[in-house]
Amino acid sequence: MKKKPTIYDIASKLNITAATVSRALNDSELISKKTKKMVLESAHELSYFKNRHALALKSGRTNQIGLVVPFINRHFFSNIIMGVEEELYPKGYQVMIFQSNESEKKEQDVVEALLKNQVDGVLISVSKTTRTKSHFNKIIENNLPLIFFDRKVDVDNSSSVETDDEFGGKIATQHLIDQGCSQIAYVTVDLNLNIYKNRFKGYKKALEANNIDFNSDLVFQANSDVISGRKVARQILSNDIKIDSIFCSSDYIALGVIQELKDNNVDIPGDISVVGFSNEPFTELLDLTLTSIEQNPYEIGKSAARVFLDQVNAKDAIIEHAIKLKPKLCIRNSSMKNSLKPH
Amino acid sequence: MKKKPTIYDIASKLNITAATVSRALNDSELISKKTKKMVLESAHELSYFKNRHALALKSGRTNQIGLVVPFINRHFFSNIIMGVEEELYPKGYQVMIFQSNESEKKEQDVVEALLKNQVDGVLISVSKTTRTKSHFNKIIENNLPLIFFDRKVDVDNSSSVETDDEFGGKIATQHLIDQGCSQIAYVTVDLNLNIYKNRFKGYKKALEANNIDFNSDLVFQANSDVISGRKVARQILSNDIKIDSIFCSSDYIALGVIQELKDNNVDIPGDISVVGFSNEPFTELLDLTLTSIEQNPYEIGKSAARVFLDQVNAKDAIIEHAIKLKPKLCIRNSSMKNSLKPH
DNA sequence: TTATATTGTGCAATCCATTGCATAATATTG
DNA sequence: CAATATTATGCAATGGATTGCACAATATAA
Repeated sequence: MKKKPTIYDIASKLNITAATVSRALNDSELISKKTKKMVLESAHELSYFKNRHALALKSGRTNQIGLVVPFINRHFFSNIIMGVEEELYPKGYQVMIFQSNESEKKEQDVVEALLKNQVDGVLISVSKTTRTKSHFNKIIENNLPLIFFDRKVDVDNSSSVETDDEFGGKIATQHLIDQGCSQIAYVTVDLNLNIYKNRFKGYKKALEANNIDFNSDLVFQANSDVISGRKVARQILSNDIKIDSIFCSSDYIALGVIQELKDNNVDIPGDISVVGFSNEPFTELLDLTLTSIEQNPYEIGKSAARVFLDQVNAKDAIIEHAIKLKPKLCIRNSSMKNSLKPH
Repeated sequence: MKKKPTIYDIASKLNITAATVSRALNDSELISKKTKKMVLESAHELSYFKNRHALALKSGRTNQIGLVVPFINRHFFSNIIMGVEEELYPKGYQVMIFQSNESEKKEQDVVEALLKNQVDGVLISVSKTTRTKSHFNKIIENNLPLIFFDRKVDVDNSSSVETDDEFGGKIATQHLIDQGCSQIAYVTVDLNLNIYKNRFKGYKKALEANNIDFNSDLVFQANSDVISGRKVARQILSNDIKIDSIFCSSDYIALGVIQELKDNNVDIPGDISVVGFSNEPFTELLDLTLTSIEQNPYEIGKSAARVFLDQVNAKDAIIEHAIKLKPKLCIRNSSMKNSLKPH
């Protein structure tokens, strides 16, 4: 197990001091071109590279950032991670990925761990169960860039990158209206969460813009899963609620709705059009492909990473970004009334 | 921005030296109980914690391990990551996640980066395009545990954790036979890859065990995607090949097959039963749920992590593990001939 | 009580790179 | 050529924790 070369090895080989080598490697203008060249060649020859930990110890900066997501094995979040890495890796940053498991306690622990690691910044999507924010303030107190993505909390001097959920809700609803629908049911998840609140807002705005009266009887509450979707559909059928379409704020709900409706011989989209939200991978794999709203997590990740870079490069200046990315409507068969369906 | 406390802060507060503090914190038997207690209390009071980078610099060990996957946003791999983290996080290890993007060059770069980081070990699922192994040897030369998971390469002193693909191929085929099938088509992906080679082997073994002649006309080659699956199905239909079932070595292929067969009014599973491989999340979301083989990536991750722990704790002793985890058959509607289907 | 053993602490070097200050080497100017 | 300005390098401390060796403090035995 050969030892890794250090600047001292280069120095002694060239009969100069480590200080000179260090300056040469950092392209200091104090060092003559001749010496720089010697050092660089020698470094390459020994396949020398700087010891990250020595650097971190000396400078307090690690070139590592902390990335916290509720779960890594979700299509949405893993694609965000992809985006972040894509943007930060070329700049020499390493991304330390952590999961909060939607637990506030774990989230606090993880932030603690990140601070111990002396990361240069934190990108985080807040756990659903988080109610306090002292752990976020700690990050700010340490003078580190803090960027929320997808789910944010109000913290001074932090930035955020989100989907424009209201816009998403609006275009989904507008799409249904464009298909001739007017009795549009809406299925929401926990309205305490901003993302759902905003989707709902978009739904109402679209109705309003088209002079369709909002009818609270058409609004249903569910969890974000297939079973809940089925339940809602059953409720609609058994109460004989008259609708021509359903906009679900989750693809899983939409799938449950479709399954239940089909089981009851309702024609989709003929009788009822269905639209989901998030554009989960399965939406295009179904027999009846599902119209949905694409949030482009990859771009969210890239954007959050860019905000981070902005903040570190700004040094003292406090920059607060609040970015909203427009989601995109992906039209598929579940919503296309009276028209040729793509195969 | 307050400075982080060090052992020197504790030392001066207690009028002792940093050496004593260090020993006390490490519970050295050289230190009196009284002093230990003082130090521990003081450390807690200042909310002191060790500086990872100072430790790494001194010891050469970082308590970080490198985890390399082709893509992080795949259900299979992200669940492996979950397993690894679950096992290693409580032991004080941090997991640095990297992607190779199925590129040999990127994989080499990533391994290089890991070595620069002085990780304490590497867990890797080899990129499909990797043909050389000098980067793996470098890991071994650095005396670091190297554990392959899912996809391995033959490297001395390394360990591996894999799915028992042959077993998976066997139980899938046996299941079809148990349903009364005997004309079982097989769709494989690149036979140069071990995982597919072994699944194929399992298929043949099962046939043999049931005295069914292997018929190479029933073996098809495809890429692991829906389109390829459709193509295979079309080929079977247009050539009027007589089969009663198809075992696809990928769920995506199976899905394509199902779609094409349905489009041609073939009854599944009545006329033809279909089985996939990998138990992708979508398999249970389909109208016709897909029977598949669950590889339990979470367990693969945990197992790989445990092997790593074994290796680091073994110090000098060279331990080579070669673990094969049994996959599990998940029976769903696509394969259940003549029987009650689960709803 | 003195000599010896035992136990608890301190000193200082080490891991590797950076950087303020001092100084040597060279170039410029009078 | 002497004197000053430039330029290039070296010295040594720093960041935080560890550890071999020396030594002080205490306990035990004679």
